[in-house]
Amino acid sequence: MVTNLADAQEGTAKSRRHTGVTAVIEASGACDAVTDMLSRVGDKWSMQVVMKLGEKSRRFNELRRAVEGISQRMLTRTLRNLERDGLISRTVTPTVPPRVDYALTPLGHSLWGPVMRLSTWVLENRSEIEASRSAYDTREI
Amino acid sequence: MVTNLADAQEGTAKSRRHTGVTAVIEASGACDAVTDMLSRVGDKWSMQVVMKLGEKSRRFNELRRAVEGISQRMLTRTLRNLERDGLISRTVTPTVPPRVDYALTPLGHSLWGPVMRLSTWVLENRSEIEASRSAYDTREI
DNA sequence: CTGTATCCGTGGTGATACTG
DNA sequence: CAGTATCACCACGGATACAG
Repeated sequence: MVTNLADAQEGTAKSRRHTGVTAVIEASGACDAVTDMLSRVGDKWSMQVVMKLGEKSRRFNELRRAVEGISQRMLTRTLRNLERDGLISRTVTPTVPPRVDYALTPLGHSLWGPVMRLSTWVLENRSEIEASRSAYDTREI
Repeated sequence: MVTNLADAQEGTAKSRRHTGVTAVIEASGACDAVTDMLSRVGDKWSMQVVMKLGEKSRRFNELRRAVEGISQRMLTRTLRNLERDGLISRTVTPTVPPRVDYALTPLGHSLWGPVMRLSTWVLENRSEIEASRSAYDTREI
């Protein structure tokens, strides 16, 4: 019996509320799509994997060591999600032991620019953010 | 008795793993900070609130109606997090009934650009992403 | 009007063990 | 080597009720 739905859905499609609506590219209708991809970008490991693959194509365990801190399970899930979105490609060489190479697709590469802008913003402003957090946390001890 | 830790922590500081390390702005050390802010940006409501406040300053319920779909609880939590990060300001006018105005800070405004680049990317590429997802989901029925 | 308190389901994440 | 299976923890988000 299945007690954990999250695990049961593992192999299936990720169901982040697709609107299905292709019309209305106007700010309101597309908001779902933007929020949706923002959470892909914002999840714990996706961008770290994309960054590492941005440098060069890598194999599974190579990536596992490169990302540091990621579990095998999470690496697999992250890779599958990115693959599903068309951001990375997965190439299997059926030898023994098997060899699987992951690489950024052109779409994946094109995401790199916008993400870097955001990263740059964070780097430039993180001391201000840290300061704000400290101030917020320490007032009214 | 407290049975739900998440709720118990509600009033306290958000503990998204601060490294505390202010050194090493090099790509590796700052990765945590970037991932951290990426998840703020990627959470379900933050950017929608920032967008709405980008248009103009708003009051609590005004915002509640503007965002659409957000619960009172989530709006409060989102606003508190954004305030803690220094992205929005909260101004209380102690009348009865109380009036609270929220507005973007300069820091909040500066985030708007990078986020828009990413949003634009999503809008430009979302059909390709949708197509990739469909292809992924329908193969090997 | 602007919140807080409480309860609860769902799902994201990690640890560990196992497989081809 | 590159995964899958299983279990368990707890954070996220919604519903509802209550308060200043």
